[in-house]
Amino acid sequence: MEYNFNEIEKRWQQYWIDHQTYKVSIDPDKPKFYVLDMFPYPSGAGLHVGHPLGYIASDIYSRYKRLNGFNVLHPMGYDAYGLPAEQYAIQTGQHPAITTEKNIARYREQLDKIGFSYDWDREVKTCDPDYYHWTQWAFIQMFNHYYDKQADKALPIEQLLARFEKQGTEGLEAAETEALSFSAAEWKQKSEREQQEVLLNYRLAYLADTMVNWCPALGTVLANDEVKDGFSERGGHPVEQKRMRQWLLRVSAYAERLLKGLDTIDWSDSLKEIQRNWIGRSEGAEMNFPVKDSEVEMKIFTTRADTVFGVTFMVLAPESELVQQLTRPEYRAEVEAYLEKTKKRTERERQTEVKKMTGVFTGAYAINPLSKEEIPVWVSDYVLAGYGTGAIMAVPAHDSRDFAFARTFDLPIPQVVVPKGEAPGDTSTWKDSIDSKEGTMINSGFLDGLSVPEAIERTKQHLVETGIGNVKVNYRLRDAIFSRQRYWGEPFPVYYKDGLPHMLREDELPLPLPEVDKYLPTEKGEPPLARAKGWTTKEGYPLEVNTMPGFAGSSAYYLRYMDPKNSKELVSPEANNYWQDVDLYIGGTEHATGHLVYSRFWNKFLFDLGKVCKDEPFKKLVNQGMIQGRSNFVYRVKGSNTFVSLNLKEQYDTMEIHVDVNMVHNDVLDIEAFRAWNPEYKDAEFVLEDGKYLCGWAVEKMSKSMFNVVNPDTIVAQYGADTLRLYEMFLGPLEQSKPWDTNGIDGVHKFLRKVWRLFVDKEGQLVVSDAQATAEELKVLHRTIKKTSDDVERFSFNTAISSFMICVNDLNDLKCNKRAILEPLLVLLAPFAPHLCEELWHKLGHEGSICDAQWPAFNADHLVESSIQYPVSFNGKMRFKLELPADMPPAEVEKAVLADEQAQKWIADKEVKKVIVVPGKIINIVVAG
RNA sequence: GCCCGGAUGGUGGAAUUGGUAGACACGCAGGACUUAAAAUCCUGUGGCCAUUGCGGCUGUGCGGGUUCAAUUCCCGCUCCGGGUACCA
Repeated sequence: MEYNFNEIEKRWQQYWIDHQTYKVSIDPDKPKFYVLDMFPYPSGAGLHVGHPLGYIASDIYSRYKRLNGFNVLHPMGYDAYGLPAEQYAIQTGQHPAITTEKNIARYREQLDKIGFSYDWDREVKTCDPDYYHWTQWAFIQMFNHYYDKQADKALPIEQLLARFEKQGTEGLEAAETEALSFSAAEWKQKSEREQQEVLLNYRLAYLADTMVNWCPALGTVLANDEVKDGFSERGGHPVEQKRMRQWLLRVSAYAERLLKGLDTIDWSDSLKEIQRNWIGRSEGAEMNFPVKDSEVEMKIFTTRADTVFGVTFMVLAPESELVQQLTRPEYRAEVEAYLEKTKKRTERERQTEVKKMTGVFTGAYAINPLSKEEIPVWVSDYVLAGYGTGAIMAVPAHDSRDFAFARTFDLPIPQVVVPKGEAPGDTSTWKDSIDSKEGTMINSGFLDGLSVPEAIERTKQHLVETGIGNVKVNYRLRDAIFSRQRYWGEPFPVYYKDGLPHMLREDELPLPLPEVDKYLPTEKGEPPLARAKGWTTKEGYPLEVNTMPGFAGSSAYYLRYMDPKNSKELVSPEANNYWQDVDLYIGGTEHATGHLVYSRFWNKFLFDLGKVCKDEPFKKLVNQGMIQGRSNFVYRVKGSNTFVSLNLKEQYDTMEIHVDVNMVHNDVLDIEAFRAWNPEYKDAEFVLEDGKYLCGWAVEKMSKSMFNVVNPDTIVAQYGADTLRLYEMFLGPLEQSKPWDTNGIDGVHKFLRKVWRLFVDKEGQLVVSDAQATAEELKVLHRTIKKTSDDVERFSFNTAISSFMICVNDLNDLKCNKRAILEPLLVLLAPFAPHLCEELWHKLGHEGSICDAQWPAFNADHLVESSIQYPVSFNGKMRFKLELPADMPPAEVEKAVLADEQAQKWIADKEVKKVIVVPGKIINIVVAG
């Protein structure tokens, strides 16, 4: 009987459902292990073959851990809110909930066919009120907390209120939008409204007027990580800067902890590096520059305080408040014109015109606090309002932007750092600024002669002592804009009273998403929720009309899986204390600066509240590589309906046409399928080579338009789920990106058939014997146990599969069909090919699932060799092999090898300079002459 | 521009701490079985030279270096992929 994967897979998938094989619950007698996949957004296109790559890897690891005695939590769910369903709703009027449910059903169907060990009782959907209840709840908590830098954690806003009552801002160190200073008396004199405005300056979820990334085509704002090169990541629409009142999350309060936490978690270096860059910590100094004939001081941030003697001008960001204060009347018109002009420039233009410097002089002069020189103050959009203080000191000789600006407006460029081993140069001949990270200070007063690091320290010291400035750490990480002007998202648990935001009570949650007549903004330009009838509290106060962004629902889903049905809290302390954190998280790098920052922030906040027991949510994270598409081409002779095979195309004038890869096998075109594909090709003629039509190929993005999308269902129907699982893993290292290439899938399928035939003969009879295993057979088995255990531990699934193949080939050669060998082998293979192994496991007479078997123990005794085939090298080149006893001491080995006649041939009349013997490894003979 | 990662046969890839380069698989070529095909099995397969046998030379993107020994370590470069970008 042949290996009938269709029947086998159907049978065991049903068995697993019937026996609740993958249901898990808290079991204090077993160690826990939590394996998590990044949950998918259920798109209308369904899963393609790239999606399950990570799921298969995590599934193998989950099953492996279970076989090793762990209680494994391995859940799955859906990131169900998102733009595509809403865009579809706008076009068709179909409620996004319906679209989403349909897509989820399709995803589920596809996932089920692959044989995953998910506990579906724990499924979460972010659009489910029982789920977003806790998203809304967390938002309320953030609104009700502020970040205290002394305690280095979030504290209740009541504590801040009490403090203001008692001592105002005196001694307060808190994360804030802007630095405020008032006494207790001043606080008490403030009106309720004023007090609330002040509190928004501290709340971790707060309303503020900010410059946002406005995408007119989508009709909404976007977070920084949702914008790529001035275009929206979804849809590729242009994005512009706009000032709007929005909800924000004070992620920046956690910048330092987010950075430090990276050192405690097992993530890839590249991913950590991306996060470090995104957080962008830079240590520097804040310095105050007095302004001539003015009370105003310009505060600037610099990481290179040592170059202060090289400053020849100051630059303000156009949005800086100082622009109005400093601009001299006679320059006002010019400055206004410039501000007007820059406002019109989109983010996109600012980025593409990097080289072109624009700016305007304000007429004001600042005074260099160290050199006492007067220096002109300019305005230019190359300075960003959002970073540092929105004002800079320009050091044109050593900063390329400042240099370009100085050249454009003909400002002086004095050199203050001389690189090691060079003489001071003539800056008027320079094409660009010169690097100044290393070198010696010149033209810098009391800093002259010092090295750069010394000068930085000395200047900082000087600033602090004289009160001119202070040492300061800046972060690039911005607060996350949390409002979206969309329908299909979580409603905010917020209402407005006299224009001030208030939170719903916790017992009023969840606040369900209302129905609307259209999924479009109102005529007044308000978000879709403004269309909802009765969108007010019981008392009649209007509810917030914005909704939350995509990352809201994905920021704590891993916690909800621990206790998905709890209606009283996000996760019970019992469940959280047992499951703790995610031991292994598998997903793509594309979430490096979005989800993986926000969920770490969210988790740290909940940790501060004592709601979760771990500061970092994801202990180990493995990035799976992207699966690219592999397109196939046919070559049409221009102006005809004739197609020529790949290697003949040079003889004709042809054009390349994409063909659906699903009708190409091993680059050979299925001509009948091609003719049926499109009426245009019905009567196509073919010029073949060797009787076949060979297609060309290229690696491209996997997309419908390239006809290179391969669905897992197709592969499952053709080869079975076990083959798909094996092949996805066999393709190469998990972390590496690679094109999906079905060439080669026959190899793993053949392997599974070979496994089948070790157990079952042609008549379908079990041929397993109870005879005792030989030493040789045991060696094969234990070599495989060792190799596959090591490989699974380090996520090297492709090499694990190779070693299975070697093992099965060896057992075939040995004609081994002994239970003592085959049964442990089956357990090893079960995480990879669960259906086949379950079938054979039961054929062997077992009652329960192979999932509850025990991973075979490795016994090194079986691998001990009495002799070793030493490779013998001459000057590092391997020449022949020599079998010697394994325990022969190196001196004996040397003697033996020199006495060998093959060695003599190679030595001939040359002089033996040295013999290196690495016991058990290699012999190298160094000869000269 | 800056920061990461990568480059090995016709193809995907292996070589875990510097120790036999090319495991395993695809493809290809030849053969066995078969009326035939499919399936299965066997043999060969980096390149060049020699193939009468032994073999020999060369080879991990390029150029140097360290070492008895380098795909692996160091220096310089080329190309490819990813991240990021007026972040002071």
